[in-house]
Amino acid sequence: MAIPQYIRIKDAVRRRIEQAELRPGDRVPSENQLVAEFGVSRMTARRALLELADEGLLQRTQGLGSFVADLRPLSSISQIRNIAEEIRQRGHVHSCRVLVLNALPAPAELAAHMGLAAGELLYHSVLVHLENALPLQWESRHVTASLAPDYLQQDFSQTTPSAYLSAVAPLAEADQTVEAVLPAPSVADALAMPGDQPCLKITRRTFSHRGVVSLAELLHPGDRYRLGSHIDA
Amino acid sequence: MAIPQYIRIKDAVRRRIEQAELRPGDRVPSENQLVAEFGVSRMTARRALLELADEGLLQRTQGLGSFVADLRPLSSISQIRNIAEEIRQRGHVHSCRVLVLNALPAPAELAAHMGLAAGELLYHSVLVHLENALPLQWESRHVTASLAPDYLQQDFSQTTPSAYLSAVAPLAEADQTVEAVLPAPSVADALAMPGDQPCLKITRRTFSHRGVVSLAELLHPGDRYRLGSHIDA
DNA sequence: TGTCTATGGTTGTATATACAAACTAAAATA
DNA sequence: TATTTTAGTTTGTATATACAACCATAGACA
Repeated sequence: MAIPQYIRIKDAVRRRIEQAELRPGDRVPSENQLVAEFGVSRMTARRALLELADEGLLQRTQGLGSFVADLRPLSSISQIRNIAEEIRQRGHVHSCRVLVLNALPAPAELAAHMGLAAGELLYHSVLVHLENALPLQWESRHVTASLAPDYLQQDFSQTTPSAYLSAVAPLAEADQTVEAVLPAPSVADALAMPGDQPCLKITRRTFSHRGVVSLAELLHPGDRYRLGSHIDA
Repeated sequence: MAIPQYIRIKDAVRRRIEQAELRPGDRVPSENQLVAEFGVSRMTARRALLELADEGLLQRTQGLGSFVADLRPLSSISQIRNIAEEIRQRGHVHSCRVLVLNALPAPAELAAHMGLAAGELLYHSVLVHLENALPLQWESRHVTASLAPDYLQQDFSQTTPSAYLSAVAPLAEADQTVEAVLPAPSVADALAMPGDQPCLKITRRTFSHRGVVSLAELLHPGDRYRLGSHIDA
């Protein structure tokens, strides 16, 4: 069973919405209609509709039916920063050292964090980005191999992973967390900083339409990097 | 059927987590154990666990079990959050200690940073916000006196500065930077954390239509706080 | 005409069952 | 001893069924 049935039903309904075949306010097929259409049990059809409702695409009312919700307002203030571009915009020289580049089966914890099956093939790269020869970012990235098959063949001293990935698996969405940590000794070493000084750590997951593309851990020396954002009320 | 069974099970599991009977990383009862304990079918017990996982309280892995997730809170980077509200939304108790509350003429550097004339009157407050009696944020704030004349009369153990300010000088926009720093000894002391552990530092300027309202420095213990954001492409 | 009552359709809750997939750990094997 | 196999547990997917709760409408009734 390659693709679960409920996923197939979700995709079918989502497509009808995205192609404007079903418009906001329209009623989508009821659970029983999907049962007839897809030849599944009601619980399976139900699951598809429930998950779509959970994603905000549908609005369900007991006794009435399921309806296409109003389109989500898009409000993205922050943006994904490409470290190389950022450095060049400052008029400085960006360079990059590749420390690790290999493949491995996904360990359980990582797989869970990325929403993958444990054991699925991952590529792993560890790089250090330098601004005018001074280390600015340590980047450890795990990439879903099936979504970026040529990852290991890239020359990351020329193209950044984020640039390559956005070419082969276009960015659909991303989430990230920011925290303050102490660097592991090897990281402090790679960043040419004392081990007792803080780092800004960004953990970023990027998604294409086909799933999680990569999970990156980005560490910056606390005294060389700041994140900025602007908010309009 | 007043209260659905799956809600009862969710509440029971949630209670054990909130009362620290189950701690982050611990395994929660399996679906079959809940079946035995509550006398329900597996699908019902399963639903309870799935919804808790959906809420971020649990982490489930096929073949392994369900585990209490890391409870470190996630705050949104892209919207101004009131720390008190944030804590209450987690169902925890917010309290606040006032360390400093006074007035001073703006020093040159600060005036420049706020876009004011040097010597203009500022109010200054230093507070510590606690979540369940554990310090979560050290807040040092300089306020343009002319835009919030009653600042010194506020009882900040009841209302947060940010809530008061947004009432008297509605927020038009804001900018902020995020960095990782080591806390000054007095700050580490106020936050009940070791002085050699990193802090997440947010420097935030808020603007009303009449100009810069306040400049705030917010410091969080690195191991108790994360900032999160989501980006749609 | 206006109100009340079925009636059918829809989602919500719940059970019982079956097999697949993934992980752990113990037992069997080389 | 080291490796492979096996068994057991746990979560994932899927079906079939039953009844409850809710809604709209058509039809019965006053």
